[in-house]
Amino acid sequence: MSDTSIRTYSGEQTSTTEREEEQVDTDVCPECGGDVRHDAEHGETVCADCGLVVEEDGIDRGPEWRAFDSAEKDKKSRVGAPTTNMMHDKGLSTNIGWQNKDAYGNSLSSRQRQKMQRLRTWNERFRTRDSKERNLKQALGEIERMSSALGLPKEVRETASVIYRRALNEDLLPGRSIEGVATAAVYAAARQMQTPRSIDEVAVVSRIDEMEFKRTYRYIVRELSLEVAPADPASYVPRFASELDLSEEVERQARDLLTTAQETGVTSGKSPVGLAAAAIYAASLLTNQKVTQSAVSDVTDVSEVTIRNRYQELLEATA
DNA sequence: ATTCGAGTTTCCGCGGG
DNA sequence: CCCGCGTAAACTCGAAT
Repeated sequence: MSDTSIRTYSGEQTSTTEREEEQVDTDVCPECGGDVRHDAEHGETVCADCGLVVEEDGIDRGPEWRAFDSAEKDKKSRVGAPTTNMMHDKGLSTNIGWQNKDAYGNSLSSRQRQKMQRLRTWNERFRTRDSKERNLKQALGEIERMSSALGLPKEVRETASVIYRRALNEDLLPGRSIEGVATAAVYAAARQMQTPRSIDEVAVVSRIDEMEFKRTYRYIVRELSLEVAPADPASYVPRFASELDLSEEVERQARDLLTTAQETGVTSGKSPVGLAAAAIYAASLLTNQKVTQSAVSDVTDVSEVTIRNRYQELLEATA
């Protein structure tokens, strides 16, 4: 195996030991072949593929010094996403001509032709990888923006990054907008992390329209066969309760209503958000801290009608 | 690819504080 | 008038020939 020659693309180190070290250092994830990426934009290390590896491997986010080193690097190399994109492009996108001629126009020997073929292959690999990198960078920015707008915890952002990364690796992006997939990733991640946001809430902070968002979300879930369980209505309760300035008691009451309702099976097939909204309303009545249906409707984005229908059912289930 | 069913929303109308 | 309530028609989404 003396294909040290293919390393000529970078023109630097050619010793075998250097190469091995580089293998480790370029952060190619053994699991999915994707590369691990340190995003220093917000001072945190987002390792998309390592997120997956964590499951089997425990913690493997890479040593501190590497994150730091990368942070330094990033800080230096960019001041905004566009600049980074430019730099990436400028630095790496090179094309190797298809003609098997050397600089003088002479034909190459067959051995050299083979070598050139290898070079083209590798060059192409790096080039496309780089385009994906740029794509990812922008997407991560979007994910970050939406997550913080929605007040989602850090784990959600990481999960969303993992999802996006997977979508990218499986070539799910062509024909779909980065925004759309990023939005879908955030939504899915929020649900997986038990801190769901309703479709409407996510749609508000997204730059794409709701219809495309839903379409993309379904597509992503199907293609990546993501396991995203139906949201637990109770997980909406605390947030809604606090937005309505309701007491702990109401919150607890709402939970009770939901659990008993779930036991009697009346909740199946109903939208979790609607149930949560109804539970809040019903609980507010039971505890004599009434809020109006329209108030609940406002903060939950559930129509008053649905609240009416559900809360009756909830009360029946308790009786 | 169209149609069907369940859930949900929109719209409107009614009565009571 | 606003709040709660009910209804019918329209819409959305996922499933099934």
